[in-house]
Amino acid sequence: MDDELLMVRVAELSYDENKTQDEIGALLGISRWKVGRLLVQARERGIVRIEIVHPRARRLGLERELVQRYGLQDAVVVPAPEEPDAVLERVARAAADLLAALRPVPRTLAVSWGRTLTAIAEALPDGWARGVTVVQANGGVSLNRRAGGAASVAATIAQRGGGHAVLLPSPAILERVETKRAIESDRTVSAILEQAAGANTFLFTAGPADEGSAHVENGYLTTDDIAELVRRGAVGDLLGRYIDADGNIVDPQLDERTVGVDLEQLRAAPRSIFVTAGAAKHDIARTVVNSGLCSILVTDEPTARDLLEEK
Amino acid sequence: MDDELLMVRVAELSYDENKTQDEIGALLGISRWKVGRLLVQARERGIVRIEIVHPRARRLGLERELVQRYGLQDAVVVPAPEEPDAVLERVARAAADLLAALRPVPRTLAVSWGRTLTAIAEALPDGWARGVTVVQANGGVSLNRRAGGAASVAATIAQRGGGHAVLLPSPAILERVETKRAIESDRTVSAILEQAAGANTFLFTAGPADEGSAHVENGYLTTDDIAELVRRGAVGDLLGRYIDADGNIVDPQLDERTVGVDLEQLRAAPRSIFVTAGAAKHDIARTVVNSGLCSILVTDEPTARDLLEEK
DNA sequence: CGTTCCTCTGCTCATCTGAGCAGAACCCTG
DNA sequence: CAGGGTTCTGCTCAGATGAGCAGAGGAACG
Repeated sequence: MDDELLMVRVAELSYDENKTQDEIGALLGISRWKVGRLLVQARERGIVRIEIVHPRARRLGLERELVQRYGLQDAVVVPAPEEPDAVLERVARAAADLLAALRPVPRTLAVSWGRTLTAIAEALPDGWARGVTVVQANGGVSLNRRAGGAASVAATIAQRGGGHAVLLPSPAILERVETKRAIESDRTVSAILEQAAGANTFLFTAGPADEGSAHVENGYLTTDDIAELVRRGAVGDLLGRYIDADGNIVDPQLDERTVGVDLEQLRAAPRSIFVTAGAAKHDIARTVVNSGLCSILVTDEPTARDLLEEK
Repeated sequence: MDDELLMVRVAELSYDENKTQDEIGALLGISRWKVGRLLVQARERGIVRIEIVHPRARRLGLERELVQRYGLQDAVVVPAPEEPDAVLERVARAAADLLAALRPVPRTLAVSWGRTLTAIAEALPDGWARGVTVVQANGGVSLNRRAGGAASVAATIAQRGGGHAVLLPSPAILERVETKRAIESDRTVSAILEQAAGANTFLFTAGPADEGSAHVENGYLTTDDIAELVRRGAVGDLLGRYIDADGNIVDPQLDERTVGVDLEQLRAAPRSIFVTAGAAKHDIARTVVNSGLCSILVTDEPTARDLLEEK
C-alpha cells in the first residue's frame, strides 16, 4: 500500500471514525507517529478538506494577507456564497458585525450611501452603539426618510445605535460650480461638512464607473458623462468623486461641483471602513486600497483574491 | 455575539489558523473548555465539514452499517465521483484493492465476467497473488483471449496473480436443455464446473434485467425474452441466472439451459465477493445481498444508501 | 567498498485536549 | 421569592498529540 493510499485510510479512520492515532496505528500496522505524520501530509496535499460552512464564516488567511500587503488596520473577508445574489448581504452583515464590535465604540460616524450601505444599516442590531452621531459624508438622493434613500441609511444606523442622524441637505453633484459654492457657504451645510470631515470613523462604499451608477439613476450624471469619465480613465467613484486607477480625481471641474467630504479628508480619518462586494467593483476596490483611502476593508473572497494578485 | 457565531470564529481559528484551544480562548475571551465545547457543537451542527477528497476514499460508516444490516463478512463503499462515468472505475479499483489485500491469499478464484470484471482485472496490480488459479464460474462470450471477453478477464486476473486461468468452454445459455446436458457431461467441462464450485473465493457481478444485458448483446437472449422475464418478476441475473426480488429463479426451464455454478453452490462458498456499481443495478444488488448470495460487497455510495433504506 | 549525505523511523517530553464532575447560574413553577 | 430542576461553567486528571531529536537505513559518489 503506497503512502498516499495510507493517508486516505488514516484520514478516514481519524476524521470519519474518530479513532485515536494509536488505534489507527495498531489497525494499519504502523506506529502512531507515522499516523500523525500521514495526517499532516494528508492535510497538506488536500486529501483532507476542512471547510467552515456558514453564512458568517470568514477567510482569516486572506484577511491577514490583505492587512499586510496594503498596510491596513484590519480586513474582513467572507466566502462567496453559492448564490451570487447573496454576496452583498453577507458582506453587509460582516460589515455590521465589524461595526458593532468596533472599540472604541464610534461616537461620530460619517457614512456614504447606496445599496451596500442600506444593507449594512439593515444588518445592524439594535444597540450596536450607544448614542452615536451619524453624519452623511456626501450629498445624495431623496431628503425624506423613505427606505433606501441616503437619508434613511444614516437614520437607520443612528437609530439602531441609539443616536441621531445629521443629514446633508444637498444633491450629490450640482450642475454649476456657483450653486455648489452657494450651498457650501450655507452655515448649516458647512457645519455638517465639517462635522463629517472630523468624524473619527468613516463607513463608505464605492461604485464602478458604469451606466448602472446611482448618479445616473438619480439624474446627477448622464450615461454620456460616465462614458467620458471612463475615457479619461475613471474606474469608479467614492463619496461621489470619480477617480482613476491611481486614485487621482479624473475631472477636477466635475469634482468641484460635488458636495461632500473630499478624499484628502477621508484619507486623514483615523478609521475609515470601506465595504465592497462583487466583481464589478474589483477595479475601484483595488484603487481604494492602493491609494490608502481606507484603513479597514470589508469584502468578499473573490475581491480579496483579486486584490492579492500581482497586477 | 451569539453562540453560533462564536462557533464559527472558534472553528476558523482552530482549523484554518491552527491555533490551540488555549490561544483561541484568550483571543475571544472565553475559557479553553468552552472553546472545546464550541468546536464539538460546530462539528455536530455541520458548521465544520470535513471531507476526504480522493479517488480511493471510502465510506467506512456505510460499510459498517451494511455489514451489520446484511450480516456480511465485509463491505467496501466508495464515494460517487463527480463524473458519473468514473464510478465503475472507482468501484473496480476498490475491488482490486480488496482482492489484493485478501488474507489468506486466494488459491482458487471463481469469476464471472462483464464490464465490471474487466475493469477489476485491469485494476489489479501485478503480483496481487502468488499462483492463483482463476476458474470461470459461468459460460460466456468469445473463447479467444481478446480484450474484454470472458476469457480475457480470467486470463488477466490469473496472469497478474502469477497463476493460470481455467476457461469454461461453453456458451452462457444454450438453446436446448439436451445440448446443455451434453456439454455438462463432457468430462473436461464437468471438472471445470466442479473446480469452480469448490473455489474458496468467488468474484462476481450481476446485471439488471433490461435490454442492455450482455446476454442480449451476445445473442443468448432476445429483448422479448428479457421482457418476459421482467413480466415474471426478474430483477436481474448473476452468473447468467435470472432471479426475482426474493432471490428465486424466475424461469426454471431457462435456468436449466444455463451453464455455470448454480446459486446454491455460490451461496455455500466461504467467500463470495459481489461487485456492483451504478443506479441501474440497485434492485439486483438488493436482491443479492438480501438473499445471502455474497459475503463481501463492493459498491458505490448511492447503491449503499439505497441498500440501507427500509423498503 | 567506504564515506557522506539525506530521509525516515520511533523515541522522549512537554503540551494539548476530552471526559467526567462539582458547584454556579438560570429558569420555571407554585 | 423559595424550591427543584436544568443547563452552564471551570476544574482535575488521564489520555492523546506534536515538536524535536538521535539513530537506522538507504542512495550517491568517489
